[in-house]
Amino acid sequence: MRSHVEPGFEESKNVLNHALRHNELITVYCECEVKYEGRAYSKLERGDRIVIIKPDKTLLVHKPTGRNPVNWIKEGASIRIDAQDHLFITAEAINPREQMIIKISKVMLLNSCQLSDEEEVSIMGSEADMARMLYEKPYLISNDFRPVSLEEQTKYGFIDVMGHDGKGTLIIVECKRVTAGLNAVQQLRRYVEKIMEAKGVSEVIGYIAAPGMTKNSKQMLKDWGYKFIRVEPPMRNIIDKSRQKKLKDYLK
Amino acid sequence: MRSHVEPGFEESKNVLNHALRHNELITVYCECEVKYEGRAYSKLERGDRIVIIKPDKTLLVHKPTGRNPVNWIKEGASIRIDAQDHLFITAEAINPREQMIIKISKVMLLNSCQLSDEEEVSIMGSEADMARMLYEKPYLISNDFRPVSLEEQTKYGFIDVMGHDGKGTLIIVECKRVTAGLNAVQQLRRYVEKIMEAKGVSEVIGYIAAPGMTKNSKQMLKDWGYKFIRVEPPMRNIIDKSRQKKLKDYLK
DNA sequence: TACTACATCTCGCAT
DNA sequence: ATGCGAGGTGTAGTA
Repeated sequence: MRSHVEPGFEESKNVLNHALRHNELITVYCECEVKYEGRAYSKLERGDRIVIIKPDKTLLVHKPTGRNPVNWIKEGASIRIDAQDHLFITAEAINPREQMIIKISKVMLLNSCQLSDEEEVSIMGSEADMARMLYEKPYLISNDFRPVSLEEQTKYGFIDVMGHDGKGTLIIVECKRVTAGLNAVQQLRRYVEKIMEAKGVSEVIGYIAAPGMTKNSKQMLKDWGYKFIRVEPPMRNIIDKSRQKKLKDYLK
Repeated sequence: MRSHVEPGFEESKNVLNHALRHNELITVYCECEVKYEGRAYSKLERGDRIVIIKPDKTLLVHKPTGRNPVNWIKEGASIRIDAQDHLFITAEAINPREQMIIKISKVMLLNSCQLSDEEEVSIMGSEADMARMLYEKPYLISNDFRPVSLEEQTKYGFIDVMGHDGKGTLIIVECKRVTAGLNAVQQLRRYVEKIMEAKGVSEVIGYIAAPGMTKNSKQMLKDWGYKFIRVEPPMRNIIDKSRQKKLKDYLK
């Protein structure tokens, strides 16, 4: 159930429609221009790109550079093919209403194939993993930190780790897996203020736990009386050069 | 300068190396598993995906669903191909140190082609466009708003629109092209406080200009004495259904 | 659905 | 290089 052609527009249209009906993953190497209207407006003049249509009707247009698609419509697009003096791929979405038109002047390669993928990626080293680590190793924050809750969605915000010290004073920890900036400090401030208000207490201790902080945010933290604890996210930089040689062993 | 093969691992390796040397854009439909170590750690068990290697040595692994790659290494990766009992694509980056290994158990399609694209996308309807609109149509904020500066990077932050009212009181406007949330209000607060401190004034008027605000952020805004002005970003929702029929005219 | 915050965010811009 | 914020952000999780 796969196809490779290098066709005229009418033939391309037929191949595309067949692949669309069969929910194949389609890639088109082509010369095209692209217009988008919806959440904004964009125009991309003629050049070589690849167009990807996924089985879930995600549509991507990729330039030959960069990680991100230059244009896209999210899953569930309704896609129409027209062959005239050019080959047109039109994608539409509702909520929000969006429209993309790809005007193809040359098809270099057209491929499609049925793909089956049941697996989901598992990731370690997220902020949640970091919060969990602090919950399990509270001494990383301070010797008398007693964590009570984890990743708690309160009315006042999503608090990474919460607990108290030996004297019962509330402690709120905001984790960042990368260098913390002004935003992180403001987030912490919001949580602390809201909790003080809600619990009717005058003192809450606030921590930023992160591998680092920017200069300004450190100043802000100091101004507002919060504290910074340097913590590396778990599983960071575990690359082991020695293992690279044993490629066969590497992937179990 | 294009190729299509459906080869064994050794042949695939040769084709890939040739394409890599010639900076072609490569797509591989394959059954594979993927391991990533670097800024985090991830593992993706065996399934069908497409692997894309761009001329700038961006590496993407896409599942059959979703807009984003499930695994990736940004431009400039050093890529190595190994053919053994499996076909391996190894990508490495430095700063930060990252490594990705794709272990391919089946190659369904392998394509490469030289692409030439000089054009960059142009977008209208950004936040900057919105700020510009408010600068040019200050009455959208209030009848006596006198804008003075636009998109100004101050020491205290990046202030979208700044000016004063008829009585000379400073006005700061924070624009959001989508529904404003808690973050937007805190941003505004930070700017207002910093400006008050810097100018030594006790009153600065703060505005959020956005198509909408979330409930909590509206409350926060009220609590802190700021104001909300409903403004749609320019070029929003200009899709004209009637034009769709005239496809040929649509793209100039 | 609305709201909130993370992300291997990416990307551009300014210092 | 670092800092900062936008993004057509996307995505997951929760009320």
